[in-house]
Amino acid sequence: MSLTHTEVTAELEPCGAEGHPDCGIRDVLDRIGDTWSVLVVVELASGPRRFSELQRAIDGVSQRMLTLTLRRLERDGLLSRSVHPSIPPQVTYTLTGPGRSLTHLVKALADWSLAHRPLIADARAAYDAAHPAHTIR
Amino acid sequence: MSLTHTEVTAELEPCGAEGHPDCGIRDVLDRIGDTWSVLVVVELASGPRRFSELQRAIDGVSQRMLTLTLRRLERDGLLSRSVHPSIPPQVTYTLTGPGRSLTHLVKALADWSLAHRPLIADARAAYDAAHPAHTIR
DNA sequence: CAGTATCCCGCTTGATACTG
DNA sequence: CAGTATCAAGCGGGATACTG
Repeated sequence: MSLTHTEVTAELEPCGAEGHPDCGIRDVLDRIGDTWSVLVVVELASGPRRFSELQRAIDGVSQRMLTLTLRRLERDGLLSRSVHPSIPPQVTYTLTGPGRSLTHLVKALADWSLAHRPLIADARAAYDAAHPAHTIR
Repeated sequence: MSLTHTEVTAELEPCGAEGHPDCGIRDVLDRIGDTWSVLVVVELASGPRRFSELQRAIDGVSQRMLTLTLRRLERDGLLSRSVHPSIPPQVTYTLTGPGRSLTHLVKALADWSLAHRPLIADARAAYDAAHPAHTIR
């Protein structure tokens, strides 16, 4: 059942060109391509979290960026925000249906990355060795 | 065989946190999360292309950004650059094995986007209606 | 606790001009 | 044709301070 040595390239419609329909790729990337969105999704994949829990779980995120990221994901309907009125206030974030479906995509991203990381590292090392002091990087 | 109404969230290891291993998600996004890389990959998915063909196919890309994008993808071993010495010069770009495997990921991105675009559009409209003149957007 | 409000910096991108 | 070089702009993101 192996497809080794056959053409396994996915059939992708051309897009981004003038006459072609928008394939939607830029759409997703505009949504999750930023620094923090995926990390929030990953964290929420294992269950609802409070604001402070997210901030502790996601290393390096600032209060400002966590707020902005959560707002954007909420606006797109990928997570829901529920306020439990109390003192101090308590706010919980939960992935919605669409948000949970995103976790599969993120899983695919992570899998691909882990599978190809060594190869890419080697390729980089080779390139950098062959092109000393080049402008790229 | 349907899994409807069950938990279909992908099991994702927490990552980005302190004690946790790097799940690699940021890695992929740093590689293809930029404005032009995926579009180049999509275009090359249907076969080798010359520099000028890519520039015509990808609407809006500048000479500078196309060069930078191609160099980065080449450095990571996702495409190969072959120069046919002639006047005028002729340079062809081709996806490598790892590069072709990327097309599957990109396909998944496009599929997810197309499937959820209407829902997300509705969610946005609803949010914007409920939060008039908010800072987000 | 869970934000909002400012200020500011750097990196990515864009525009333009030049070349083997 | 396929680049490189240079300059300028815009936006994402960080640091800090303040509040219901």
